[in-house]
Amino acid sequence: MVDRLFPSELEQMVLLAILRLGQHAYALAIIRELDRLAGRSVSRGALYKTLERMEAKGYLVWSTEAATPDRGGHPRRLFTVTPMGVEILRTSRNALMRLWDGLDPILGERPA
Amino acid sequence: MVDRLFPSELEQMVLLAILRLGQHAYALAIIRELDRLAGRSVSRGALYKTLERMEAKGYLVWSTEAATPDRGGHPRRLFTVTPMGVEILRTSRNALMRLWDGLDPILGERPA
DNA sequence: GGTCCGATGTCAGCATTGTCGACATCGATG
DNA sequence: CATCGATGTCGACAATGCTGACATCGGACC
Repeated sequence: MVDRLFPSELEQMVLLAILRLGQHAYALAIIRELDRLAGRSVSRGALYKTLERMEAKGYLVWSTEAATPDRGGHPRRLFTVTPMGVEILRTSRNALMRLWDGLDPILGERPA
Repeated sequence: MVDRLFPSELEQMVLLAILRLGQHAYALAIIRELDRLAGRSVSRGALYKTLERMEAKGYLVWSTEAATPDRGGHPRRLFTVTPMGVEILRTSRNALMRLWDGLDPILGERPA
């Protein structure tokens, strides 16, 4: 397995969504967050595959929700980004910042 | 063929490098720019494949360099990002901006 | 109790994207 | 002519992304 320096497009967004959701980062919430904030729609299958791969790479870990499993079906899984996951997000963000730098005339002003 | 809303990780960086290089966006220069600014190394094979795919998608066009072909070998190709390419870059940047928003405490302050 | 529904998770298979390495072209240089 | 450097091409394979169908199980409804 190649040890990539940058997260893929989906990986990056999923990692960010998990960070944003904090204590509430379970799969379906991630899907809704991505859709809401980025207009990025992801099917459950695609998401779970990505989550598994990122777990294998050490970008995140998960725990099954213990408290209040009053919902039916499978127990819910809660995801957490590891320091390694945060690190790769930083690397990626810095690279993009540098590439974007100076291109505002073409890409439009940065919101905020 | 699925009509994706976002560029892939490599596509995005390549598109940005081309914009930065302006009149000088030929393959080897793109590789150097990506390495220099983003620390992203790409082999020629990988780059050409990506360029071909993006041309098929309408993100860019190219022209063979006419003036001063005093170099040996194949004629050099110059790449240009199309309005559609710029548009997808905007979409991507806006989505990331929103996902990053508020995460500075975790990801660190944004340089510039 | 039996049925159906909704929220979860799993999986096989295929499509797209990313990587590498070997090969080809051709002017310049020695 | 032999070699080198800058370019481009290609085939094969690895990694990533996507879809649809199936499985689980508590609640709501009758």
